Amino acid sequence: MSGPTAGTGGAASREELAARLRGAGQRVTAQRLVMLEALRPGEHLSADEVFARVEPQLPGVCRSTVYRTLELFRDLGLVSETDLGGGVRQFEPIDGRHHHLVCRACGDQLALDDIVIEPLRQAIRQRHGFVAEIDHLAVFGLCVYCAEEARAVAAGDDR
Amino acid sequence: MSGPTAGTGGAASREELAARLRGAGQRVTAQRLVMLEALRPGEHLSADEVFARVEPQLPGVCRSTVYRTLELFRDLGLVSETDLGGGVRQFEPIDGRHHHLVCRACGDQLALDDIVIEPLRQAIRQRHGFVAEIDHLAVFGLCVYCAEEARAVAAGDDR
DNA sequence: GTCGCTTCTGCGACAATTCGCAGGTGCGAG
DNA sequence: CTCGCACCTGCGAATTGTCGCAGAAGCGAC
Repeated sequence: MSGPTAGTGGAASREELAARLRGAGQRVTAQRLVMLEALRPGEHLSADEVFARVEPQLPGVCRSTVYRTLELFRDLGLVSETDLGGGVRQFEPIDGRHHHLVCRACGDQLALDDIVIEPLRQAIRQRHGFVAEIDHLAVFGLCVYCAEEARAVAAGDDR
Repeated sequence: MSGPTAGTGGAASREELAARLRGAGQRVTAQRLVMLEALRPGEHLSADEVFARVEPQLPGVCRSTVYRTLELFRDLGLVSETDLGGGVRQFEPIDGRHHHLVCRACGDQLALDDIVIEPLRQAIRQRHGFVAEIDHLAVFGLCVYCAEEARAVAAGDDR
């Protein structure tokens, strides 16, 4: 994928990021601009994958910087950080909010629409005045099939 | 606390755990019994703290075992695993469900009652048949004060 | 009580993430 | 344009968490 990265093709432009950083009293650096462009909506990337992707353009960049910048972006609300349970955290630019249901038994993943989360956000807001940033939630549990199986086992039907 | 650990004093007794393990086709071992007793309701412990606590009673126990057993307990629904954002996961026996609101700006933590979460659990159940195990959720965001401050800054009131 | 199968555990290696520090650099002040 | 401070970055080391394997141990069968 070495095609022309061509122009301003992206949801978040360099200038938007620069403005965002300035507004937060942060500095605009090459590392941050490159890292922002390495992230594309709809892709879940591990910190290591981000590292691999930006390294060619940032000779000598180290993992610490990747982690720190990702953390910064997250605090700025630009990317979401999610633990899907595989020992590696996933990062993704926030485009549209979406969530996951992860089955603890079979590992299957289902998509969960943000509509289901919105009421929770509002309830928290009303009760505590707390502004919840739930952009990419992973809910663990049992899927329909595994839940039924577990129920059968619990009932003593051990086969 | 080297006092008499005296008898059956605890929410989960050894026998309950033994039965639970057997029911799930798991084996009852000394490590598991000791680890269960090391966890006390209301305390958030890191894996390392659990390790330190059980080591005196289990000479030669290693970290892998602690992690594996904690994972097992979690899958059995005995303990909850939560990332409070400090780079270390916290474990706690599930006594009553409770949750946390963690402010990204000032680090303050508020308690969140399970009543607020229950509707979400039901919505997920109805929509997807998925049984969500939300026992100890950490919701990140901005507390009342920091949210107001952020609003002021965003409005250009940069002081 | 003994045997044997299967599951657990300890161990060591490895991968993922965080931390402290010294030097480099953005950016506002003058 | 230059100066200087504070923030960023790269580096290396320390932590935290995961994995595969060989031996130990639990538990049901006999």
